[in-house]
Amino acid sequence: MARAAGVSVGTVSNVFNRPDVVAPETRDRVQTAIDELGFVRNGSARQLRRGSITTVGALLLDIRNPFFTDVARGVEDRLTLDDHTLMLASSDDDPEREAKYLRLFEEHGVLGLLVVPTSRSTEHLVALHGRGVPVVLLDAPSSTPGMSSVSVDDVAGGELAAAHLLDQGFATITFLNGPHSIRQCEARRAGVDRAVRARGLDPADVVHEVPLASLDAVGGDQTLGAWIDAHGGAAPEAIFCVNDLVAVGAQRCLRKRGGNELVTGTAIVGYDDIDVAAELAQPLTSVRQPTHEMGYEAADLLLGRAAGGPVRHTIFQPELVVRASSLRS
Amino acid sequence: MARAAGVSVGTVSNVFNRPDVVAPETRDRVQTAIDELGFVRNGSARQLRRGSITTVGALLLDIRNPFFTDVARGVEDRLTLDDHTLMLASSDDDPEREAKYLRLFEEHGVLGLLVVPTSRSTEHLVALHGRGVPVVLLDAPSSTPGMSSVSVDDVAGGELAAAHLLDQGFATITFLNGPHSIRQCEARRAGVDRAVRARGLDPADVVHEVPLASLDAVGGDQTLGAWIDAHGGAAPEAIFCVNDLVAVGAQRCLRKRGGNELVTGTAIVGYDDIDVAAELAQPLTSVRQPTHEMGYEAADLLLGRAAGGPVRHTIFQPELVVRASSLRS
DNA sequence: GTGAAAGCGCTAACAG
DNA sequence: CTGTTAGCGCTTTCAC
Repeated sequence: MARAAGVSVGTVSNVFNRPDVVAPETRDRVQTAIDELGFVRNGSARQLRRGSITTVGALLLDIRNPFFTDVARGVEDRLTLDDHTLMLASSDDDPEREAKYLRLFEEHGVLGLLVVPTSRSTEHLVALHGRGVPVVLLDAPSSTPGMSSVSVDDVAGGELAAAHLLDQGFATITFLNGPHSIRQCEARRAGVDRAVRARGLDPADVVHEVPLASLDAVGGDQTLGAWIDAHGGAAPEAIFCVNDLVAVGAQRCLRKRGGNELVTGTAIVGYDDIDVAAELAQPLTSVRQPTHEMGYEAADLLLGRAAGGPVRHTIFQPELVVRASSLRS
Repeated sequence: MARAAGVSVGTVSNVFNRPDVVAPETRDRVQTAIDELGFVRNGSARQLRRGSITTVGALLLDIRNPFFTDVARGVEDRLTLDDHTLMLASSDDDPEREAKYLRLFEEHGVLGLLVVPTSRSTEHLVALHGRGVPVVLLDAPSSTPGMSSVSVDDVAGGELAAAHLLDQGFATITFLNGPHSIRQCEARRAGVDRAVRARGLDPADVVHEVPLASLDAVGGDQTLGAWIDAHGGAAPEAIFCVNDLVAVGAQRCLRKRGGNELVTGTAIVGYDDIDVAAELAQPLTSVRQPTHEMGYEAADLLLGRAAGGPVRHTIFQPELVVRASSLRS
């Protein structure tokens, strides 16, 4: 900065960091210069010298999924309390992108990281955490000592959904699911099986799992469409979608193919209970996850850890919200 | 790093930055040490020394609005081509938060910034831009020399929506709008008025603007509810919502109060054409904005600017997508 | 092909 | 109260 403001660098630094220690008139003079020149301290140099920082990074799977943005909102709300800031990035469930962003966040010395891990490889995360960057897993339980986590019991969620459909009297469940390499997908499937077995049935007879091309509306639409084509144009009687976006896509598919009757005649259960679930053509039965609280809790754990607090694993319980889409017509 | 890997710092640096200049065996030895120690270069020091960086920052208004996340997606898709990375933050239309994040991004020396400005104060932005951080305005036209922008003709959008409702034969339009301090809100209102005048009518007679508490579903629900209460329980004949989330809230309000008949009996037009608009109970007529392209174009302009390219102002045209919600029943 | 050394801009300790 | 100064960890000449 124009040290030509008449003072030394140390004084300018003091004006920024300990204004009270500078004589009022000097402070004013410096401040004026700062304003006039639009001087902004170099964050890199600053951080290089100090080490600490107030930014928290969050790495989500998909920025367009309301589930994640709701969680992010919870994170922000907690961070704001302590005047910390949040930077988001989305990995798209691509381990390479994940690694890239983790490195980036680490290089920039974030205070800590909230991560929804891609697939299952938590190796980089463990390493990262070992290197002293506090990491809190989001939407995934942690098995690494010292690493806190916030998750939802996905097995229970899958069970809730399947039990509901079975209780409605459906004999089969078509499960539009993602790859089992994604923990949530695998766990929800396990829950489905548990519900089936609890009724003395065999999952092999009852559950027809169909792998999704992508975990969004387009994926749901296409995947269900292909299924219907492969089954002589008949739609499944009951569908469980691994998330609400997929369910929206499934409804879209049914509407395109058979109009509203087909939509109302097919039972659908989604997952996440996104904001618009209740407003859909067929109000969607869904498994609700406490998104905002998850984010809030995760941020809380992270700040706690960064301050030397305890490790904790919070597991939230999902909840079934029944609406018209799954009721026998 | 354990320079005790047997070499000097300079060599380690070379291994990272110009591997070809290091003897293969030395390189391997260093690489092994790097892997074993999980060494990560200090980004702050690195950037302090080099100046440049590959991260682009984007400051959006609301991370939970699909409009913005779709735009963000377009940004990411463009940045990925050049191997740049994106960091997001959301200002919540709070100038203070905006300023905070702008400073943060600047301090960390981002390559450039994509900003959806809050309210109208582009002052900090101009200053920032003047200081050499390329800024591209998103969803707002720029009047600052040297600053590119990507926006959509909101006046045309408002006109499209209002013209459609008037053409359907409605005599009045209830416009659930945000504060005019938000440029988009003001512009859409201007468009509405233009459509009204074009038909030889007086906006004062035709348009009833109701200010929203918040620009989301909760805001739409509450605001419309209050309006209905204030009008003896009667719903408006035709509603124009400043965005689709608000429209979803309006439908929710109508459903709560009068069931589906009330929803189907009230014309609603939204704005943004979010992904689920077609899947709602009343498929929503909406003004579509080319979100993905906007983001892509903005990122493209930014990278172009950063490389000394030209200033450009891209203005996209909105498009009306007619669905059941606005058709006379 | 590798090492030594000079800063990048800042903060914090210390002198004055 | 203010100035001086020593690094923070890295990249980058410049010798060797």
